Amino acid sequence: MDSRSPSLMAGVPELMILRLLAEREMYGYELAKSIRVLSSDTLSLGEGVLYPALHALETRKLLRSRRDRVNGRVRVYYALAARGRKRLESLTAEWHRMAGGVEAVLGSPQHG
Amino acid sequence: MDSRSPSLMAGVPELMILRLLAEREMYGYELAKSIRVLSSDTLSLGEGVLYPALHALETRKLLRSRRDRVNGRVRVYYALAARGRKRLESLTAEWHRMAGGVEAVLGSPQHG
DNA sequence: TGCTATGCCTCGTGCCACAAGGTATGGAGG
DNA sequence: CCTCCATACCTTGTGGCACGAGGCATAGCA
Repeated sequence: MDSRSPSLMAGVPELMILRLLAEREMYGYELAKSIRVLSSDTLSLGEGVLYPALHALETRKLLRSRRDRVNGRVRVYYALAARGRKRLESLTAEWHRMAGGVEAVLGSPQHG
Repeated sequence: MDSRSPSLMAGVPELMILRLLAEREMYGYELAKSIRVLSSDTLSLGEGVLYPALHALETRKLLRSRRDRVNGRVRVYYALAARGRKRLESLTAEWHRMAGGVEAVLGSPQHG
């Protein structure tokens, strides 16, 4: 019933990925789990969001990737490139700006 | 250079509109201005976002509209319907949840 | 022999922000 | 009178992007 949700998630996957990779190299599955854990299950990136995002980020040269085989399973490790670090800074700033604006409107007159 | 911005604005226009109309009846142009002022120019809804959003919200019965003529100019005043108020509550909750999750990830280990 | 967890991937759908463009009135200044 | 700006509404097209559903393969456990 009125499940129409505008998602509110636009740009968030990119921001979360860049932020985590700023700490250390990680692979896709690991990223997805980390985001769930760190956000206390508030955020959850489906694989249909995560992998295309990673590929796009690499195409745009914000990430570099490296394939590795662990216990017979293939993992693709991603690391932040220089451009990715800059992008993280500007995206983070933009996020705080925007979130601040939203909070300002949400908590304005409060009751006429 | 790399102007590719994932917008981060998804769902925000709907939330802002519902929030302002919870205070009082307003017309489109007035809504756009109020959002700019309240957010200290951080948020700005273009008309290409605002008007389609208002029409969609009315179609979904979250808003009611009323036409009025003031100083020879036509204004369309919008008011929050009951469903709109409920929607505002759930969207606001969802916003806080999501924003909290993002902040949690942004400010996690901080340096390994 | 399943089942679950791990680990990667793609395709299709549809929402929605955004820019650009269009119409019209009223008032102020040259 | 004509121009410019603010007010006030609108639509159309484009493209980004989240999301669900689906598919493939290996390892380990019951």
